[in-house]
Amino acid sequence: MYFFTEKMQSLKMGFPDYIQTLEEERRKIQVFSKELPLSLELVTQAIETCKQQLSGTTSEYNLNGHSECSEQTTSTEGPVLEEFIPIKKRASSSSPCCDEDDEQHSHKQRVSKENNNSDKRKSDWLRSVQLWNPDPPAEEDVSKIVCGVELKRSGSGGGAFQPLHKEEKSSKPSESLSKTPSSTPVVATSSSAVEPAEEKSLNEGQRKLRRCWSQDLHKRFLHALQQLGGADSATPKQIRELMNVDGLTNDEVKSHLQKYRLHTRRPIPMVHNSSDPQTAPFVLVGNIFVQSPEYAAVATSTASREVATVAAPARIYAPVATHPTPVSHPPDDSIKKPQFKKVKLFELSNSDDRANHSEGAVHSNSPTSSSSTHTSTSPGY
DNA sequence: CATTGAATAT
DNA sequence: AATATTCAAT
Repeated sequence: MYFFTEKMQSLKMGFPDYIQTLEEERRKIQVFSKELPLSLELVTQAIETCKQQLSGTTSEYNLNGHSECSEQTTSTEGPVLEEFIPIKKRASSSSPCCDEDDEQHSHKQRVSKENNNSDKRKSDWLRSVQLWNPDPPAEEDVSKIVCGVELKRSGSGGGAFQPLHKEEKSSKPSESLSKTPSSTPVVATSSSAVEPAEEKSLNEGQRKLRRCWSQDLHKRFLHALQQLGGADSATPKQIRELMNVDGLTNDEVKSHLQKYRLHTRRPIPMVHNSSDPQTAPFVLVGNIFVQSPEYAAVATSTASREVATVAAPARIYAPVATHPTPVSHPPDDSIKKPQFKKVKLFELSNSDDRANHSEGAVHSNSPTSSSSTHTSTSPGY
C-alpha cells in the first residue's frame, strides 16, 4: 500500500528528506498538471501521508493536517482535478442548477467545522481523493445521485434569476438529487401530491432537458475514465456503468466524453499560418511545439528527432496521461476491454517500439524520475 | 439491433 | 460554451 514508504527506505532517507524530495517532485510535475493530474495527485497524497506519519496521528484524511500541509499552497489543487470542469461562478449566470452538490458539500463541511481555512478547493480535493479508492465494488453508496436536469424553459427573459436555494422542495417538482443524504434512501421524490409527471413527460419531441454535469458528476466521470484507462480507451457505456449514476444515459455520457476529448486534445490553435512568420512556423517540427501548458507534454519523450514535415493529417492524439490505475479489482463484471483499445498513435517512433511494454514492473513510482519520461503514452500497444 | 465517434443543432 | 441529436460506420 504505502509504496512510498518502501521507496523512502530504499533511498535511505528519513521522512523529512523524503517529503522534501516529494515536494520537489511535485513542483516539477506541476507544470504538467494538466497532463499528469494523477501523478500530481499521487505525489501530493504521498506527501500528505508522510506528513501524517511524521506527526504521528494517522487521522482519516487530514482535516487537521493542514497544520503543515499548507505551505506549498501554490495553486496546485485547483487545476489538477478540475481539469475541464466547467468553471462555475457563483454569482454569474451559468446554470441555476448544478451547484447542488458542491453547495451541499461545502455546506456540510462548513457546518461540521468552520475551518474555512484555505478555500474549499482543498475540501474538494479531499473529497475527490475519498472517492477514489473506495469504489470498485462499492458503487452502492452514492449511487443515487441524480443530478438536476436543467429546465431551461423558453423563459428566455435572460434567466438572470437564481434560486439561491437549492434545497429542493416546493415549487419545482424537479427530481433533483438526493445523493445519499445519509438516511432517507427512499428514492421517492418528495412530490407530495401534485406533480405526477415525474419524468417522461408525455411530451414527445421535447428535447431532453439538459443534463447538468455537476462537479460531482464530473468527478465520477473522471474516476470512471481513470479506471477505464483514459478518455481514449473508455467507451460511453462503460463509463456510464462505472459511474453508476442513476438517471444518467449513454448519450449523455457520450456527449460529455466528446466534449472532454475535444477539450483535452490539443486545440490546434489558429491556423493562420503564412502571415506573421514570427509565431507561426515552429509548429509541429518533431511535434514538439509546446503550446498552452496544457496538453503539451505529449511529445517530450517521443519527440526526439525524425518525422517533422509530416504531411499526414496527423492527429497525434495527446494521451492525457492516465494510467489505467492499478485499480486492483475493478467492478469488472461487464468491463471487457479496459485499457487497451484503439488509440491511434501511428508509429512515429519507428524502430524503437520497445521502450514501453513494461507492465510487470511498475517502476513508475520513482519520484525522482519526474516529468515527461513516461507521459504514459496511453496503451501504445 | 446496439454502440460509438464525429458532425451538427440548439 | 455545454448539451442534445443526428449521421454513418461498426
